[in-house]
Amino acid sequence: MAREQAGRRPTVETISAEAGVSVSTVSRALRNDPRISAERREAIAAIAQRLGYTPHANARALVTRRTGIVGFVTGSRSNPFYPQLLETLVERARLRALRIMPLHMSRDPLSESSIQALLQYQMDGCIITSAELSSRAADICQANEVPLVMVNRVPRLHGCAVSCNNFAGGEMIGAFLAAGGHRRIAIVLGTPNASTSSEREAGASQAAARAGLEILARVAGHSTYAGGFEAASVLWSLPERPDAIFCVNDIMAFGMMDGLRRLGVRIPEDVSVVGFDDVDQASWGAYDLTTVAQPVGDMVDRALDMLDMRIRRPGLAPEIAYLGGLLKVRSSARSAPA
Amino acid sequence: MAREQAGRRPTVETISAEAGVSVSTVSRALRNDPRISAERREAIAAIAQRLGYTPHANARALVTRRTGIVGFVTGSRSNPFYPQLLETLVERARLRALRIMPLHMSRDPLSESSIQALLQYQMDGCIITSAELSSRAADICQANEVPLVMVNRVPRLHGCAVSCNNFAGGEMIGAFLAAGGHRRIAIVLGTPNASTSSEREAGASQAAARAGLEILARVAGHSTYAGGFEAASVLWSLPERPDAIFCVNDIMAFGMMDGLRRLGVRIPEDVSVVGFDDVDQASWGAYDLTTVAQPVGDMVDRALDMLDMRIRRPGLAPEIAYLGGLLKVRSSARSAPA
DNA sequence: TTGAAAGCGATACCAA
DNA sequence: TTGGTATCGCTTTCAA
Repeated sequence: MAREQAGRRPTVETISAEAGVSVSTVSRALRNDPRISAERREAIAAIAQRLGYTPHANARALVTRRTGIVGFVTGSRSNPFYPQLLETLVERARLRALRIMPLHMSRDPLSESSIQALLQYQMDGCIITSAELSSRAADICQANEVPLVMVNRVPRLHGCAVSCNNFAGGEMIGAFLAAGGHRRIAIVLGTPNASTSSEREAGASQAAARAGLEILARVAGHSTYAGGFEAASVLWSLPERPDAIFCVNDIMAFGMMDGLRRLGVRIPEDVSVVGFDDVDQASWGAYDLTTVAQPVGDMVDRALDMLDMRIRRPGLAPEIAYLGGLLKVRSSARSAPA
Repeated sequence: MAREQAGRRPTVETISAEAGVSVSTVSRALRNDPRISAERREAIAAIAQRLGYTPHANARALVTRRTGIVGFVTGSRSNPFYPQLLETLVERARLRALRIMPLHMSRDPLSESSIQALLQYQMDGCIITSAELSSRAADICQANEVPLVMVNRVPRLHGCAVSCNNFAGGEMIGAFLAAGGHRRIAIVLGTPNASTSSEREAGASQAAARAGLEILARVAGHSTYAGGFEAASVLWSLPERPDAIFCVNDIMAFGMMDGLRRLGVRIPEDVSVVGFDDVDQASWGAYDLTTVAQPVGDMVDRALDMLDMRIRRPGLAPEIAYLGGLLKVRSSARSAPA
């Protein structure tokens, strides 16, 4: 029975009283249940509109067991790729009536409270895109049957994943550098054990090998600006200097370019530098970085597709998608003469 | 009565059955209600632990009318200040058992569905930090009595706000440039009507005036990289060229520097460039930008304080806090000889 | 200190 | 097509 609650938001009950129908009917009408006659539905919609009614997601979630919330675990914004991914995700999710809740956004270890939130808020699914943090969160998801999609990360055992075709992207880079007449290619690796890093490196190495080139050196860059910056000194003090440097992601390439210039090295005259990701800064004048653009929009849509399907049909077999990247030729690397 | 639900997460009822006490007791024990005896509480905690119990936030929210969710409205990541703010916010909020839900993260107009989400999910509060979007969201919050704090934005009528002391920061910049012997200062403005932009500009102008200088020119930069880049040509084709350029935020300063260099202008030999924000890229080698660092961590904490208090005590009077910024002297501008 | 029971706001089953 | 009612998981009076 409806106790009149002053100053509270209207509920289905408020509407049902107003319309002189049951709450079931109101609920159905509001969700466009075909069983409700058109005129009644319109009448109810009008009342809802007039009252400024908005359904309470919590109450609904309690019975439907669907919250419409998707958790998101990511690395720090110090790699601009992550904010770009998040921004795209929030926007694309909205179009599917899904909301993103960032659980973690830093290099710190995943805190227990972040994990708890995933369960407490009964999130419908989770998207993970940080190499370091994935295992822990993945375990929790699996144990609690929360659909999970990894982005830019190969699932450990089984699970869903969407990723740029890193190997193919690496190959593009390798082939591009070889075609540009480079003979001494060095590679700066990212986060240790990250699949993105090793796949891109493998692709580039293979393409180089195909052109009869061996990789001159492989050094660590830790997927940070500082790592790339420091790698510059390391590579430039090698007995044989590289004529091309492939940083497996853009953020390291920026550090590399700044590090090299600090040493007086000219880019691309003395050495070509290429990256991977095509974040915003790659097209900035200071870098104008040749790189491989990840198809972020498509990746996000694909990830949401996978998630959506598994939210609807739990237990669906895991699936992995590789989406092709696009080589962006800019001025940080010498190209083959046209 | 507890119907045995296979494969479902344990609830207070599961625990109550296991412990042989009522659900009320379980609920109280789990929340450390002092009325429950220590031994009983421990026993219940142990069972909860063993069962892997986690409270359902939705169910709890339904009765307590508190969700622990704070909405966040922000501009696009193309200004790196926003991701930095978000990252800090997520982390600091976690420490207070609050979760952040991004409602909007782009330059697009605020969509109706984003607004709806604020109400549907019964968010406890909202933090807004985009100049363009604030009015709309602020109205909704006010109408629905959702506590709101604006960050880096002066509230229109009344409302809470936390902001860097933009005027003082602008003054630091103006004084610094004057002390460095600059005589012809130009200012690149950001988003039209944004308080941050006009306050910083006013501060710098005033400090310049105090040093007997008039601002040479004021041009639009739209708070984007491209805007800064284009402003470079505008300023450099002025009959009298500036010897210092203050971009009211870093993102425009990056565009400015790249634009100037494109024109063959040397920084800081030909012209000094300074910014405001101290985003990550400001310390990158390519820019090494002199700027004012916003105290992001403190700002976020302060904003959460304000929100927290108003969630607890609705109707608390609005409050505004200005936090001091810190001048970061780097090499993009000539300094006064020591 | 503990328990029984009434909600919170919505959905969904079962009848009519 | 519609209504009555149980239910989702938890908190919170009100009694004991």
